[in-house]
Amino acid sequence: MERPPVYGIEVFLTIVKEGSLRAAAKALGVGAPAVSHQLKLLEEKLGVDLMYRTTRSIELTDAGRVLLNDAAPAYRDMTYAVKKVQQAAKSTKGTLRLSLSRGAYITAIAPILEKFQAENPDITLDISLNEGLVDIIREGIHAGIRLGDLVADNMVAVRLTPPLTPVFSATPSYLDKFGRPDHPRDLLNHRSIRYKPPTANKMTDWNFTENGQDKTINPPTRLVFDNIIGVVQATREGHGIGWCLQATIQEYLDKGELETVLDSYVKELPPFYLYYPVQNKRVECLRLLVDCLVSHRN
Amino acid sequence: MERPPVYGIEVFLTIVKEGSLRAAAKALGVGAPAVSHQLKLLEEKLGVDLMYRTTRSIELTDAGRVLLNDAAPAYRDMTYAVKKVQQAAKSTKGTLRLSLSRGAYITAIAPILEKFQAENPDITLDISLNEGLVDIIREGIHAGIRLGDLVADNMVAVRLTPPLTPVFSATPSYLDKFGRPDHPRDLLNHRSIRYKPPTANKMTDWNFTENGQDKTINPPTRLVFDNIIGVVQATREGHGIGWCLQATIQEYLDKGELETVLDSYVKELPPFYLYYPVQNKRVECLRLLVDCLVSHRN
DNA sequence: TCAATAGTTCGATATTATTGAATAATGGAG
DNA sequence: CTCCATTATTCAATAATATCGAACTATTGA
Repeated sequence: MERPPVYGIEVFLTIVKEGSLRAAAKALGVGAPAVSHQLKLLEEKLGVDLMYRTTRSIELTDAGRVLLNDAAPAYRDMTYAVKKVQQAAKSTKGTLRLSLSRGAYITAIAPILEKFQAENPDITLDISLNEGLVDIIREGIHAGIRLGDLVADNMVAVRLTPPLTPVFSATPSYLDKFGRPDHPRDLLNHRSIRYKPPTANKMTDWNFTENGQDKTINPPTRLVFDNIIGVVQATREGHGIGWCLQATIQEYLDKGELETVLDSYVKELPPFYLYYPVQNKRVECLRLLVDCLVSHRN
Repeated sequence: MERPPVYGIEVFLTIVKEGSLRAAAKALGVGAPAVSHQLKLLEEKLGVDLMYRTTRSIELTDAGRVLLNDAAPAYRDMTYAVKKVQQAAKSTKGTLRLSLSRGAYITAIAPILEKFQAENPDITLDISLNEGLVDIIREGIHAGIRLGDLVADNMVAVRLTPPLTPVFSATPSYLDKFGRPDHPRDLLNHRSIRYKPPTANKMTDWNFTENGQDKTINPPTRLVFDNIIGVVQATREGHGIGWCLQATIQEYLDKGELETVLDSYVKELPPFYLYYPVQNKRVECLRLLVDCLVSHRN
């Protein structure tokens, strides 16, 4: 025999448990002939008879007793395993592993973090911060957050924010020295501090919009970071004009440490999206997080 | 869920074990679509997805990992249980429980006992000696031996001996004193030593045959035993004419201690039959015993 | 001995599983 | 970067299994 005839065993164990074939039939929700047939089938497959049966009573044969002893616990374990899986899926306890960039953390997660933790005391958020794209399946991560909804179509994408406003900024002293650009083409006379995603092998383009038309300007560059924090740091140190999300440097803008330029030419970025494999659609913890994020969005 | 969807789990575990859906299909001996379908069905029943799947690889979800951890051992145990049952049935080791009368033991078992034990060193014979009929199923006994083939039709009956010859016997001194009967009717002037089976509530009739016609004679009786040994003992003590199987008193006949009478009127008894529930037909130990008994019969 | 009950048989039917061919999607090789 | 080999999936048709209902058989207790 290759595969154990598990359905037959199921029926067999039920008969033993219920004490009679008819009772087993009722317990299984089928008719008596079905049970009778299944038992016979099992015996045929095993090559041994399992029960002495008269019309009035049933009694185990030696083989039946052996099967009962060994298969019953195994079957019970299997039932238990199934239950556990179902409960685990519906549970509001556990760890939710997320992968997101620093910008996504600041923009999307930080604002709801306290509320979420308060509402879901049994959920641990295991947040992996990194700028590049990661294979969230291979890394065992439940969900990621990234810009844009261009995700593989076996992924579910949930918009978390409105379209984002990036800013070009520099220190007032830098701008005093080199001048405040009025038009994107003015940037060609400036030093730019650029960002290159760790996964890409080229810098992110600087895109502008003028009268509904998009333009790309790549000003002279002597500083490139694969990390937005590096870009911000260098910008604050007055090394040139840097690009980042407005939220990232809001505090420095408020304090007057940094100043934005070319605001009217800035091209909006796509919003942040949370994305996760369709397979995680029914993970209750994740559903709770999505609920929280979406309700905050509105 | 009432019953665990075990077939689905079977498929799931195979996929994990084989590493891909196609490999699992080959291992299970079915096509790939079947496996795909079964997996999906299982996920539907559980209400959770178990695997992230791309066309190139599969990866377990959290739920899948839980199921694997818990169900795999249970499934292995189940496979093992089935194997054990089959091996136990085919095994030539073990205990064979028999129920038989003393006469059956002497006539049928004793002559083959040594040979059988020598040929089957791993089989223990657990012999329960009693004269009455026992419910061999309820007593957990594999087979019984009794006179005649009038057994329930869910029993298998195997003839072990030729028809048996009973004898009427007494001591020579008794016969010298009371005369040797020439015809059954002469018994009415004798003392009879009778046998009453423990299960019956009347003595066994003394039957004779004359010119192809059967007759029953019940001579005066002042001694009744529910045990053939008792009958023999009393006969040897000269209390009257006793009835028993010839084999039982062969040694006394040889020594001249006892003498038979009315030999030409004796009616043959049906042979000894071994009988057992059809359910034991495939118990290997029993098959070996039957083989040994039958080969000795010829 | 009879009535009640429990298991079985049998043919018909309903349900499930599987197939085969077409389609879609992934990841590595050139 | 594109193509190709490989893999999963879909869908409809078919095969295989399981179940049902009714008639039947056999056992047990009244």
